[in-house]
Amino acid sequence: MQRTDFGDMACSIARTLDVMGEPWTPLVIRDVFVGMNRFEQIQQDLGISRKVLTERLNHLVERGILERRPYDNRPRYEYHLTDRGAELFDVLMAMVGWGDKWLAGKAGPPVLYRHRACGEVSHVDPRCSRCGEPMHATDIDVMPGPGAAR
Amino acid sequence: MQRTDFGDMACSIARTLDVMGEPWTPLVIRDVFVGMNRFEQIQQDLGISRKVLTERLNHLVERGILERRPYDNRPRYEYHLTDRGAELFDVLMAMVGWGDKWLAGKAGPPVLYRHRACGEVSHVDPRCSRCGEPMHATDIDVMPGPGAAR
DNA sequence: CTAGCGGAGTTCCTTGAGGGAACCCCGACT
DNA sequence: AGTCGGGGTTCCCTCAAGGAACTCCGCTAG
Repeated sequence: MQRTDFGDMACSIARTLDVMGEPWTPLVIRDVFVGMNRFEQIQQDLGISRKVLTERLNHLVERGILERRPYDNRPRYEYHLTDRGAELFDVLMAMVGWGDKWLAGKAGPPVLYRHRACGEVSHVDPRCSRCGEPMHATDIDVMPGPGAAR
Repeated sequence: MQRTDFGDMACSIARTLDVMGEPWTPLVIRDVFVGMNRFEQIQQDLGISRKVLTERLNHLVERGILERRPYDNRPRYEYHLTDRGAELFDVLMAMVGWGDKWLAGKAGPPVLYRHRACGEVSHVDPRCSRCGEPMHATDIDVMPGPGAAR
């Protein structure tokens, strides 16, 4: 398919896609996050082809999103999120927020997320890191930054 | 390639991916957001194949993310974000946050985002919609919701 | 000791999506 | 009448996703 490489673009969206933008990858990260750490579990849960799963897991390990740990003295491995991997989950939570709002229908959200700090079922609310007010597309101006392209 | 359909899964991440998970789609949305509303502009900016761009634009219009507007009495069209499309940008901002933090390197972020409400260059901070405290992967418990699978 | 099992891949074949270039349509200008 | 330019459509080629079969290798049961 000779897919275009997004990693070289001067855009953090493109670069992030280079890490987690391939089909299945976000779902693999979700599975690992909810405690499905082994190859067979993930493969059966998603119904993904074993070949593609191997590829995705290796890619994520290479990029430092997942860590591969032996869990037996047999050659058995578990995959766990690294710190940067866990932070990627912020992106998935944003997807959950949008999907719950626009695609869940009247059945309601398929999965609930409880915020441990306050104990409430909740969702993420993107806020400005400076002033703490809501920060959405319509509240934003875009400007070139220091790492902008040549 | 007979890609698996994510839209039917009982998971808001998968459903959101069904809308914006294909290659190029997030970058198309970004381009439209920053004011590149026409086919030729987007095609040249991204270097995407015209065929794929047509497909992606149609898909996004069908899903109600983009709106196709004539802008001349010639057959010319512009694409604009709908409300639900603009809200999808929350997901892209989460990608920007992660990419800026982990992939920008010492050159710094390629693009800056200014929060119009406070005037500061900033980034999004995911917070709990209930208590307002930070909400990350490590602060969350996952539970089945009303729309869970069969 | 051999047979079988189960986790974790690897190999191989088929199908179809992405890349890329060429082509088409159509209203407007010259 | 000819050309331009936006917005696609068509065609061919390559390579990635699906899916099934196969491999490897330590453990365990007979």
